[in-house]
Amino acid sequence: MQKKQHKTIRAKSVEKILAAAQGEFVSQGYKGATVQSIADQAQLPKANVLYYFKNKENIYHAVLEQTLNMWDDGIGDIVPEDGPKLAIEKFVRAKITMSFKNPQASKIYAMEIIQGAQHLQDFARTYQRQWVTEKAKIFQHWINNGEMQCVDPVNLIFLIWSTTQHYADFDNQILTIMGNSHYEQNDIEHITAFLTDFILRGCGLKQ
Amino acid sequence: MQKKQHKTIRAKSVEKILAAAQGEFVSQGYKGATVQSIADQAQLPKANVLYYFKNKENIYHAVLEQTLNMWDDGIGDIVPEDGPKLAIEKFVRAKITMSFKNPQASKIYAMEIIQGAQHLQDFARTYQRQWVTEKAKIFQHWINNGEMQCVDPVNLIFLIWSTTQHYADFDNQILTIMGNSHYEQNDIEHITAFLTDFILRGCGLKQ
DNA sequence: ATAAAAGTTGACCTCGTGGTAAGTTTATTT
DNA sequence: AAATAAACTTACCACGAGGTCAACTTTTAT
Repeated sequence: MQKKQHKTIRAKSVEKILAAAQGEFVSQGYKGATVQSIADQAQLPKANVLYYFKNKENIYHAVLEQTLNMWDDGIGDIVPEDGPKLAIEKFVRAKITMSFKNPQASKIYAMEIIQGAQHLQDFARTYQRQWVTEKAKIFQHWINNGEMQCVDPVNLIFLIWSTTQHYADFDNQILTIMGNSHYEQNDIEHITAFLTDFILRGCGLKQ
Repeated sequence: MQKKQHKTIRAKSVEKILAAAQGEFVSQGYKGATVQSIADQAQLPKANVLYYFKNKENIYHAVLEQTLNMWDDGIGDIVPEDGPKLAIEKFVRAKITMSFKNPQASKIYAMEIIQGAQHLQDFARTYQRQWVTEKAKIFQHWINNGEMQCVDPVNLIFLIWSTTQHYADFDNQILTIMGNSHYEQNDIEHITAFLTDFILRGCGLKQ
């Protein structure tokens, strides 16, 4: 109770709106999402939503920003000291955890990229580019030292991204095929084991 | 000239509309796509588009159906006779080829799944489920025979799907990071080699 | 206690878009 | 050549959704 009072009304409303907006944008797409529906899910009148965010685009931007921040925070870093095996294990685990913890964020991001990243700022793109080239260098170093198989580092990163995000983005398809309605803790552990195992072996770091 | 005259006017118009619609639905989403814009890109008046397809949803359904058919046709089959190595090679190659040949189709399908497969018929989902369990059995057979590493077949299929489709769905991101505006033949071959190599090694079928 | 700031809301306006109606032109059949 | 069907087109309508506004209430600072 006390804790909540510390939050300003603004912060609480904004939080509710963003949570509602995230779901709405995922299921309906940018244009398909309506401010009214976001308002309903947030249990606020439409005009109130528009009081906190001037317009629909601002809501979407806020959701995107939130998503990108989460991506940054949750991503386990790849550092030379860890060596290839530990680094890859950590990274894969971090990505999978994020995928299962907040699939919506992954979906928002995926849709944005698929549609051509129309709303994504330039800085977000160049930032990623730098991140990839930086980490690729570390992998290349390990390869040169003979610490891991000679696999293209950039494509390795893409492979890890795609395989880990897949379970969030395509959860619908996967759950249908697995015959479940949602992921159990079991599934998550099994998938994590499968992916780390497979990727390590692909990098020549196992058996 | 003669060839074109064989096609009825209807067939030609429908083709133009579907091609235009595919691009429009990818870049704008279902709700964001406008019949007017589809008509413009197809170089037809809006009313003419609605003459061939009763309404927008029908256009989308037609695009989806076309996409699913392509998915079916292009998919290299996995048969026991090939053995694990050849089968996986063939399958990966087939999927990559499709991804680079028609990325739009992959994107449409991806967005549909991400958004919850609201427009996808039940039969399409159960069909996939059957396909996966059937092919998983073949993999399991090879594993039991000691022809390949013990990796979970279903997740292996997911991994192949995700890695191959990734290059189509996220081409925007990937090209930005690679610093190109589009894929060259070189890139495609390099990616194909990387993926087949990595996946085969992951399955214990190399070195 | 009082003023200012922040929050809340129903009513309203405008514009874009899906879809229709009704008619004209072009192709096909007999 | 006439008649029938297919293809095409213009003008229009209805409606949903984004966004504004002004009145009102609550909260916060002095």
